[in-house]
Amino acid sequence: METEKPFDHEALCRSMLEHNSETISIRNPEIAIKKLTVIIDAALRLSNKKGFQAMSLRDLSKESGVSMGGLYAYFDTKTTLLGMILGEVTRAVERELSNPPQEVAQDPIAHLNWLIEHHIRLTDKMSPWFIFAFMEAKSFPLAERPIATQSDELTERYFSDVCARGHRQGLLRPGVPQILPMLIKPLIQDWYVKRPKYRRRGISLRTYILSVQAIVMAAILPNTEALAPDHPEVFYD
Amino acid sequence: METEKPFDHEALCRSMLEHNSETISIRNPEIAIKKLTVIIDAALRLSNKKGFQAMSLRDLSKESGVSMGGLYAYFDTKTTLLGMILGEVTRAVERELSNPPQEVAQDPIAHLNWLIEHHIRLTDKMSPWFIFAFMEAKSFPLAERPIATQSDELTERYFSDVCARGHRQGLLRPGVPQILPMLIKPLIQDWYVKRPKYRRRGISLRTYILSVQAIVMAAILPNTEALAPDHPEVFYD
DNA sequence: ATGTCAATCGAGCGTTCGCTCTATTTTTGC
DNA sequence: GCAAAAATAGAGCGAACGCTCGATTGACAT
Repeated sequence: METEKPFDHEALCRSMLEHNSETISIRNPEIAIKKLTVIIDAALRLSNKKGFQAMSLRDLSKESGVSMGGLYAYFDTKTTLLGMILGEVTRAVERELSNPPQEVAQDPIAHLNWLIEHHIRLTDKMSPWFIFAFMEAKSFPLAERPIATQSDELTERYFSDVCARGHRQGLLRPGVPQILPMLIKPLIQDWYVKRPKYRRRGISLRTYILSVQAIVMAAILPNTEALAPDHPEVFYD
Repeated sequence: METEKPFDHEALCRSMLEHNSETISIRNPEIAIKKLTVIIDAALRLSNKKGFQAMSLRDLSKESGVSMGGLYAYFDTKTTLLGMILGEVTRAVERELSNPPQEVAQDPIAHLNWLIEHHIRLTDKMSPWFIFAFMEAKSFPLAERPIATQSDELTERYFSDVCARGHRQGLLRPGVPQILPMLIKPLIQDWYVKRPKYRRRGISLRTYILSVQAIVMAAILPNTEALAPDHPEVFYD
């Protein structure tokens, strides 16, 4: 059984509070974190159901149990609320993926597999957040659009760097498509974007991770033996 | 140079008119098609810039040059307009991908490569439509949500069927991930979803198609020689 | 008890939304 | 050339929007 509860929701809101202290007018941090958690929780629930634009602040007020005025103690604009959530997603990616264990960091192939596994696990634990980021990044006003896309670019840089390193060390087969690092992200995203589909077909998180790793390895390794044959449940029959 | 003009925009709107004749109150088909083309063109432009929800009908009126009352001669509800566009995307996929040439249909591997190539080319020619479908399918009211997701499911069935056929004929390596057919769609989508990125890096449509085919082939074929080595521009150095 | 200030509330403001409806212009059939 | 019909325009309607702000409550130091 995979985790069902949201990932350390309160800790994320604590970080959120720290990074937005100037727009949040509540003094008492304990109160602020608790209430922020309730608000963000409701915001993710409503947004992922009907879209951020379609979620009115009256909806959010009713769903969270916080009054209109109360909401505006935590953000000065609906767009600010959007940005707060997106920013927290970016921070989570950076926190979880920028420091691989040392034994992994030395081997580009192991590093790549580690990135794939931990990125998928992170998005699984924080799936409402990532679904939100995936769906709503575009509705950010053009002026501040970079904030919305920086998480995407950060992820891709991780994959590009490790592929380039593997290539330099001669570990990759000649003829690996140049754009492969760009395509790992969409492979990973499908887990949370189309999660109901995978649940319906009884595909576990573990199976998904192994499958994505297998596909990427098949694309970059010189021989095909590297396809994890010790996990038979991943494959046909 | 790739095609820059939208793909037979008027023909798509003609089909649209035929399939929505009961909600369109204009009698003269010539007038209807011409004006519908203008309206849909403007709707795609605005939606893909700010999102469908954020596009007001006054925006659409101004951008298309058609008055408020005029717009409502072509749809009775904003949601109907959304559905008209999504329906046309589904029809295009079905029309273009359901009839492969006979020599291709007999060989599952060739068929799969044909599907990948033609799906990417179709989404390239109709990119504003597919971007729209990708971004706005979720904002369809829950009651009629199936209309929004059926294009996705149709595409996946094409890939699943041909993979299953290849597997039955023993053409695939044992150990091909069961979920591979589901992951081809996201690989294909990245071309139009993140099109500016690929343009910025000078990656051509042809290169993209060959790369996706190479990745999929590497994942399913018994040996790796099948990686198109006769297209050196696809690969690292 | 009382004064202080942080926290909370929700009615109200101005604006914009989706949509309608009548008046007007353009096209058509004879 | 002129009714009848089709096509178009845009002001107007009620509702809902993002957001504000004065009133009210609660917690705590003195």
